Amino acid sequence: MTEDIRREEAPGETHSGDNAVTSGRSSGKTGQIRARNKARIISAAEEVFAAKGYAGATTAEIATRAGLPKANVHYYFSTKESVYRAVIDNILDLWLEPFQRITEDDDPAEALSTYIRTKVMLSRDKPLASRIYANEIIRGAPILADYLGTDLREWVAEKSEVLRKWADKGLMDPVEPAHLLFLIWASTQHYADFQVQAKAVLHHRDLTEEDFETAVQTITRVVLKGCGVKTG
Amino acid sequence: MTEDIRREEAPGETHSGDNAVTSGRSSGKTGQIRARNKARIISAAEEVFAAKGYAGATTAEIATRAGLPKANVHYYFSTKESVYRAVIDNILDLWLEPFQRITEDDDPAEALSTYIRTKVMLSRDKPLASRIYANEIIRGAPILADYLGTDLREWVAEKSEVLRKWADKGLMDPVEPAHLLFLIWASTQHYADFQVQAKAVLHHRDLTEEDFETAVQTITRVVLKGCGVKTG
DNA sequence: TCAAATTCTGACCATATGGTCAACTTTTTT
DNA sequence: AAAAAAGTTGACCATATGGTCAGAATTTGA
Repeated sequence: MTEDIRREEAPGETHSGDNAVTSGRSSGKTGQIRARNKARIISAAEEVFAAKGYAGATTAEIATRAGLPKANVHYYFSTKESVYRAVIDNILDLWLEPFQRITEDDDPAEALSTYIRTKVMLSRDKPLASRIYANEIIRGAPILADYLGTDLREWVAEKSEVLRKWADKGLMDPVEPAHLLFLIWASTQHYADFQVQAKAVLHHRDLTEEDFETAVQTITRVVLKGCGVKTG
Repeated sequence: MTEDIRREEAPGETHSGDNAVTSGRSSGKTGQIRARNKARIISAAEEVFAAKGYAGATTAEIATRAGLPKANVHYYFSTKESVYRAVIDNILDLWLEPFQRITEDDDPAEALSTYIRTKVMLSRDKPLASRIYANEIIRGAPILADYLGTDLREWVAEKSEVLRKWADKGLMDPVEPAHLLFLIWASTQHYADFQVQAKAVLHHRDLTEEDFETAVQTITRVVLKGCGVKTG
């Protein structure tokens, strides 16, 4: 947005993005009302942002889902955007953590299999997070532009180096690392983002545990065999 | 939306969804104003819906992009939703056409390679269409539920049969057909939908012809080798 | 117990938005 | 040429929405 004239922050709210659920008066006992309500608001916001997108989500609906009056939501989060940023912050931690500790000394077959499985199960367990992320990227990443150009870019550079080293050792084919990661992200997140399409095509019912397991098996076998990954 | 009390339609507008650009008075000469304006509105709407999503798109912005007053947009399309449906109708034709004429008599290596290439180049040439479709699915496919449960479901059933026959003939591994199609759709559409992420990770510049070509090569090799596709 | 701090919230506000309408202009048809 | 049809559009309307505020209620700490 244009020139951002800062307005008075909601209690516990900072511009640094540190909208952690707990802050305010020190001590374990205090701040519990705040912590509980912020958690409820964020949880409700996740549902609404995932289902309606940023523009389609209303603070009234978020409040209703949180079981609070709208003015109370604004008491904790100064703007709709600050609620959204808090939601997005929670999501990013989920995104880089898998595959984070992978090194060239790991077995590629095991590392890639585990990564794919973890990503598919994240789609199963956290479909809302995936959809919110997808919505954010599709609309041009207005909030996440910095993150993409720094944290994510560095993360991909690091993991690309690991993939290259595996190829150098003859443990897998020299496939373009970044494009391989795109393929893994896209195919695994598909089960969250395009879930309504997958269920229509498969059997008109909610995806089952077996569906997700088949997804893991299919993606894993295509990627491992497709990349000529040697099993240890 | 709830009980849909039909309102008077805009000229040339029908409930059947047939909002083709040309209609009205017969003859080549008449209706040219209508055809031109509807095309401009649809083109402008594609840009706005792709960038902002359904809820974030405004009829005022669509009108501005089309170079027309807002009331004129409503002259041709009774509601924002009818503009959206016209846009979506255009997109669906793009979606099933590739791979449409594939049969078990085709060479799987060639058929799959061509399909993947066509899909990646659709992402390159029609990213807006892909993003609008993705937005629609992610928000639960309110407009496309019927299409998913009929046309798309049947299309996948047909192509799954072809993939099974190839496997029966030993031309490829017996991979779960629908899940393989999900993998191909997800990984190829990724270059349109998550384009801002891909460019941030790759080189902070618009994706180049080489990027798309690398995408084709990577996805094709992983899929063909990963599925044990025999080349003719 | 009481003061201070925090939380709560109904009412309100300014702006945005989808859509309508009447009157005018232009185009097409008779 | 004139009537009919189509196209145009500024002004307007009703509703939706993000956000504010003052006062009350509750909680916390001294």
